[in-house]
Amino acid sequence: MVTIGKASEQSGVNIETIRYYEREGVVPKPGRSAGGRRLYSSDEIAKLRFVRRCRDLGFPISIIQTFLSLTEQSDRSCGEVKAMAENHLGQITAKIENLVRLQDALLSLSKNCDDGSAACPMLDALMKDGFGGSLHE
Amino acid sequence: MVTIGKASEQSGVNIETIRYYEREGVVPKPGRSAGGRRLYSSDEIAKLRFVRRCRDLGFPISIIQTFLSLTEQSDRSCGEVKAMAENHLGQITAKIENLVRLQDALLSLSKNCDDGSAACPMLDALMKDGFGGSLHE
DNA sequence: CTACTTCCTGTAGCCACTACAGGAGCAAGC
DNA sequence: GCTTGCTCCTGTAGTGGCTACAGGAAGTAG
Repeated sequence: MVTIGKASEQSGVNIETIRYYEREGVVPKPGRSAGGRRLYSSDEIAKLRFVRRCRDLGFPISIIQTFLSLTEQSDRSCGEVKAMAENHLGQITAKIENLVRLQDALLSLSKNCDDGSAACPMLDALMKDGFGGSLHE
Repeated sequence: MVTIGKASEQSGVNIETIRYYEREGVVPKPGRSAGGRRLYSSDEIAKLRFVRRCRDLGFPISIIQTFLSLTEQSDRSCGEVKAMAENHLGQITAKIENLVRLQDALLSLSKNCDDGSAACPMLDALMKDGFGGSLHE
């Protein structure tokens, strides 16, 4: 049993974030010492690490809560997990596509911009009426 | 001179967002009608459209404010704009790289997941100690 | 006993909006 | 003139996922 500082080190989750997760009910409330300090078991630390890894993978908290409740069951219902992961993958792919389009737009806009010139073609292009708003997802 | 609804249509900026921009000082406060309604000139609408386009390109509000003050000057100081655009491009590129790495990680995790199986290799992998936390930017 | 570190609670801030609630202005039809 | 229905007004609170305090208490080392 360790206090929050060590739990933070071992899980890679910031102290404030651990308390936030507890407030939000993402992870269960840990036990307390006589003096009122939170005490974490290695199981609870593993849970925090799991949450961090899922966050690193870009999963939203709501999905991670579902994951956590699925890991509680002996029957892990892999199909559900896979479906959620693939849904998430789709979102990531869409994000990448958007960003690439955005990258192209920015590149072509800034390409015309020569250092030292007085008027800026990029700002001009953004101010003019002709430029479409077709960058939405 | 048009009221906020038309200004929203013509600029592509949501009504609530226009009022938010005004509160935050992103765009100057427009004039008002006798009855207290906001009245927008075509110049002000152009400014809103400019802000939207920059937002579509992913620029944060703070940068857009700099852009707006630069467009006010006759000397557009293109070098500054280009530098900021390239900085932003770098950030987009970094984001794309991160997302692609994340995509790979998720793909390889969910690949092992067969529908209908009882235990989920993906959740298992995320719970185990060996899995590194090397997805951070 | 003192100094230092870690921890506690509670609240506010970040970004860029979005979503109300509750009321007022305004145009068209009767 | 009066009603209906639309647009607009202000002000506040919520979103997601934290992060950053302030002000105090607990624990530890010398």
